[in-house]
Amino acid sequence: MKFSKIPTATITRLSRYSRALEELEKQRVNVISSEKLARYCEVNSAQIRKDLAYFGEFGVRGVGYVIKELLFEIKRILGLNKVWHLGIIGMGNMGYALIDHSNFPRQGYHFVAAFDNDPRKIGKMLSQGFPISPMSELEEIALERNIEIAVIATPADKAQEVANLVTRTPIRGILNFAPIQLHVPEGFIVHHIDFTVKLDRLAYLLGNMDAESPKSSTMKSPWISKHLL
Amino acid sequence: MKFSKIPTATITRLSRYSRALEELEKQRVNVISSEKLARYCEVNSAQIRKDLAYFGEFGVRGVGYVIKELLFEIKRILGLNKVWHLGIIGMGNMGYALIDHSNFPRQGYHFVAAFDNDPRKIGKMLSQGFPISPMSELEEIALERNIEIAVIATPADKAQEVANLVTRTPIRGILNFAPIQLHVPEGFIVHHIDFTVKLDRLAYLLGNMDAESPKSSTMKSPWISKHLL
DNA sequence: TGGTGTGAACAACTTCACAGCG
DNA sequence: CGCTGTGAAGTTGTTCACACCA
Repeated sequence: MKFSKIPTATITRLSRYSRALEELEKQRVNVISSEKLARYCEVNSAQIRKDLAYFGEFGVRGVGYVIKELLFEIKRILGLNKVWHLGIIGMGNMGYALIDHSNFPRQGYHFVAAFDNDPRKIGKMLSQGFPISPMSELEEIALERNIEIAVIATPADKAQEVANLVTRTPIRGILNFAPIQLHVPEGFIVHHIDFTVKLDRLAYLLGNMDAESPKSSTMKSPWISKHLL
Repeated sequence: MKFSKIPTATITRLSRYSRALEELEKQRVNVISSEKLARYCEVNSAQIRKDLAYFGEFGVRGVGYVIKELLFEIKRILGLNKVWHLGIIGMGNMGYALIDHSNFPRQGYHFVAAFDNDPRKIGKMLSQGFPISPMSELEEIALERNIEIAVIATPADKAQEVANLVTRTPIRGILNFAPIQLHVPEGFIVHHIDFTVKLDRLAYLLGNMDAESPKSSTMKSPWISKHLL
């Protein structure tokens, strides 16, 4: 293992490897080679080995990777060997969909609070065991329940205002679902999930499908078989 | 304009420029320089000029870009000068959140059908003016209403099965919200929106915040002023 | 004068190819 | 023998710097 800058893309891929490994673990597979994992994740096998090499040597030469061990290591690298406390802001359809999304708790992400400014929603008890709170209580509750990541699911025109409020709490990370570019001071980390950006790419590729090369970025290697192992 | 391969990242950024330009248009701004737009989008100004140069010369030297014109051109490039027909599959919380998401129609994306296999949901009329249909009608309705993009919002364990069905229709694009890697034959384009991948990146960055360089990938340049213009 | 458009330099990321080890 | 780990080569994407033009 050499010490060097870790590409953002590597971190993204680690997440994907982690999903794939969980899938394989469920199927009672014990060991996998970079080649097979690569085919599953549709990446280059050297890429996987390089990505892992940033953090250590987790494989067995001539054999491959022990899935249980590799999964543990990847989760440790990503910081998923702890529970993360999330607070959601904006309890519209999207807010409900996110808070109920069963995949979050499975990965160690726990919603511990929900906020909205609609008087009809405030006080409503959620199945998670806490009620919807007014925005005015954001700071207090953030401290109290140790919220680490704010998930913004408000309409676009409220999102920047909400982000400003978040920056006055100890929360340092924001996952933004509102379709607007948020601006925050240095020291905060914002990630943006914009559905229409993805749709735009899809539209672009569909519109230019036959025009040029028939390969799209998501289809570097064709899918071969459902049973890799 | 030179003819060459267009980076995927360029297409992604065009979407972001387009959002920013719409915002600026709303604020009755007529012209903007690459420098100012760059600050707004938190990218390098040369990047913007390069991105646009792949497709033509849209600026006025010494002045900048006429927002109305540039927006028109970007939308044309992305293939948004038409209405795209979407069908949603899986009408849980996420399905409802997506179909009601007001930003889609604004960008030319129209849901024209919804599918689910839950007998309690089938037949239910949606505010969009069509009912939830059973999956068995996917092919027929896809043809009839000319669905071009399928949005998959089913649980993870149903998503691959659904994707297989989609590949038997004329639909060529899939936007997948299920937290699983989908595999489709060549000729189809799948894009994946995985919330936990984004959260993982957030977790990684938050966990390593003070450790090394204080800059994160999302914060290349600090935000300076709310009034750029 | 001021800002675009662009070749050239640079930086980042990916893939190849193979040494080395279990 | 097979598969990892990794230097080196190759590819792709980004930034600089300035000619050129309204």
